Amino acid sequence: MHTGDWPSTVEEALAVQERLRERVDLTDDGPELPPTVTGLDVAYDERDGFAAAVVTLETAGLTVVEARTHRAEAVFPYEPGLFAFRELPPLLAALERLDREPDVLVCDGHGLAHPRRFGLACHLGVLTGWPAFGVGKTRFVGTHADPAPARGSAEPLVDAGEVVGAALRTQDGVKPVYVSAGHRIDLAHACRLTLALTPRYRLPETTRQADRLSRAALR
DNA sequence: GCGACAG
DNA sequence: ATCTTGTCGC
Repeated sequence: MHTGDWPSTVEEALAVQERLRERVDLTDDGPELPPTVTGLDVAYDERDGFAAAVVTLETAGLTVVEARTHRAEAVFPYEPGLFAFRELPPLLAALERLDREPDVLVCDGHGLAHPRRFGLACHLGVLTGWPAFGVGKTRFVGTHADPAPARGSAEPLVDAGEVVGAALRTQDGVKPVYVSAGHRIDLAHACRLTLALTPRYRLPETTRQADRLSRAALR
């Protein structure tokens, strides 16, 4: 993998982010539900090493089509707002090992729901060219009303006067997840797809599978 | 000035 | 992210 031109300071990362942000494409010409969905996640060890995992599922039955992992050392510290510079290298390496090209990437983090509107999902989408969106477990930016208790209820996530995502209830009476568009997919489709991926649990089956696999790859 | 701050 | 026991509920 190429990590030679990878930013090593906060200033450099901010500059890269600002440049790539202009390449985000928010149009959505994809189908209501893509044939497959690819989830990504990273697990860390007690030091600076981690394992990235990507898992492609058939959207209809949520069965595994393909799964790949990649182990690496961290090349960038965790910095709120610059999260992608830490996890992107191993994730891209794992993605390159897939035989089948993803239809859409489901990221463990945010897309537009980011201080500069360029979270991990946007970054991943721009670099790969594939549709991508984010499903975060906790809020990063913005405020929202509490969604109704029923699964499927949602409230807009607003930051600085603009809707950057949605707080979506994926299970009755359970804390909502934060969905935001990343690249080549709109918020409505991202929310519908997220609901298709959460028939039983709060988090998408894609991230659950990728989380499981990345932890296993760590040992 | 005082918190908040994806994973 | 990760460190961790018990506990409540289906």
